[in-house]
Amino acid sequence: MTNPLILKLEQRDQLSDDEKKALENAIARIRVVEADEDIVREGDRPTESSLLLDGFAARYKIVSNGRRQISALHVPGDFLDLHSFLLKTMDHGVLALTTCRIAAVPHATLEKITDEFPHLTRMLWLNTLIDGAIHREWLTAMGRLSATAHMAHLICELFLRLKAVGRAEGDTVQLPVTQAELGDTLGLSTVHVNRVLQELRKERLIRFQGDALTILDWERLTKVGEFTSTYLSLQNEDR
Amino acid sequence: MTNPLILKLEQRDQLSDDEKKALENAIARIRVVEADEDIVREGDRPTESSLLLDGFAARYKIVSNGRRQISALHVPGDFLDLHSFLLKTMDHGVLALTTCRIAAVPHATLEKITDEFPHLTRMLWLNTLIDGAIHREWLTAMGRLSATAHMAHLICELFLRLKAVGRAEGDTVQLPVTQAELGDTLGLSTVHVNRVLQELRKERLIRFQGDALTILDWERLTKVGEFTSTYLSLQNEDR
DNA sequence: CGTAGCTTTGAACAGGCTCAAACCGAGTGG
DNA sequence: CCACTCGGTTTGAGCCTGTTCAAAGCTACG
Repeated sequence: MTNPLILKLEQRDQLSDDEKKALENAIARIRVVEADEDIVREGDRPTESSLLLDGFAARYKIVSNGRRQISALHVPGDFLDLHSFLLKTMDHGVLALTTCRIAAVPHATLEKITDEFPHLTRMLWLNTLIDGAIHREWLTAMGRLSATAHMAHLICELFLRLKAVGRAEGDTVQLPVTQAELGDTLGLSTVHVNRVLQELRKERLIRFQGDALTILDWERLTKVGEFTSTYLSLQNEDR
Repeated sequence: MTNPLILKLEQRDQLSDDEKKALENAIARIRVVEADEDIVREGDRPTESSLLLDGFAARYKIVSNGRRQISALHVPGDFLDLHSFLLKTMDHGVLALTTCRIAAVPHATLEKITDEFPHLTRMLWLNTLIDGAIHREWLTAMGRLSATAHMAHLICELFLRLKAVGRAEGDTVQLPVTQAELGDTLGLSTVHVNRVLQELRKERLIRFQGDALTILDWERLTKVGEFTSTYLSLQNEDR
């Protein structure tokens, strides 16, 4: 299967053959991390960045009373800690939500890319900028939307992101994420996540049984979640 | 006065004279924006990025019922929309909270920098990565801290960021931000912001009269806000 | 001296939380 | 093949943090 990162980047701009080759060659090794294991820990100073090839992962922080906040949910094609290339010290941990297949890209290789491939460098930079745009969107949803709207918003986003890397079958995606994990993502309690999901089901906006999430009414779901996809930068442009 | 962006970047890594000159030369013009005016609007496709030389600015989004969420507060030396260089379309507006002096850096010049100055490119990239780290921290504070802790956290952050660009006098900084704006930043109502500030004052953690914010007890304030500064990347390292 | 914008106060209300227990389904061992 | 266990989901009831609405108090400025 082709590298899902290339799939992701090519959706935003053309990549030359040399650039694609450079990306493929950047992968030093591939490893598998089991569900519920840490991929990177807060405070680590990685010498390579992890690219998620398969599976689901989450960035998270723990606060004093043991509560957890998830600041990013990752799907195949996402870099989990590309920012550690320049930030050096991890300000959060990264957790495997399912079994994950992960490609390691050495920081030394990334540095070489920035020396030799300006456009590819911009594309990697773009990748981290999209992370930032998602963070801003989450901040807005968290601060100013109701729990139900926030959940609807997250579902819209995940559906589009999964679709963009070819992980949707029609209106259905596999979303192997527990209600507790959703709660930690949205800043809600597990109990309330459950009630909110029931509401979305009752309104016939989604079906969500087991891991299978089906969008029943995209139109209304985006309306409830006040969702527009601009921030995901799904447009192909010269960058 | 020297360019506060250079001050900011030199705190994180050495810059060569050529790099500094390239940064200085990147400024095409300087303009002044009055308080409460938009610097960039959501949906805009800027051809230059705005560097804040003086004043305070905020990134914000408006949601359907007219409520506003501020996703970033900016101090001198911050790029307000460096990300528009690669994201192309603004996913949020940027507002001047006070009179702002702003340097315009054309995207064409940024592209040239990425072609010719790999290390400077990494430093600009780093700049956007720090924005992202702050977003994550805010997400955590918003989702999992009490209103009081969240406010304490924000105050700690702003104090350090202002200090880092030489805008602190001892334990005091000028923070010309209204309680309504703080509310939109923290995702709280203005009324509650007021009560939370009173609590921090009563606890003798801060003084905040007019625009002057004084830290009375840094130790306890960081404890209340569960604040550690790692995410601000204030360390000088090879990047 | 008046006004406009910001801060402060009070009181009722509500959205989401906590605690506790039941339920459910898939895998596991006897 | 059935009982058991474990992780996750669902339900109920009371509570608490932060909201809303409305009005009064400040303060800087013209």
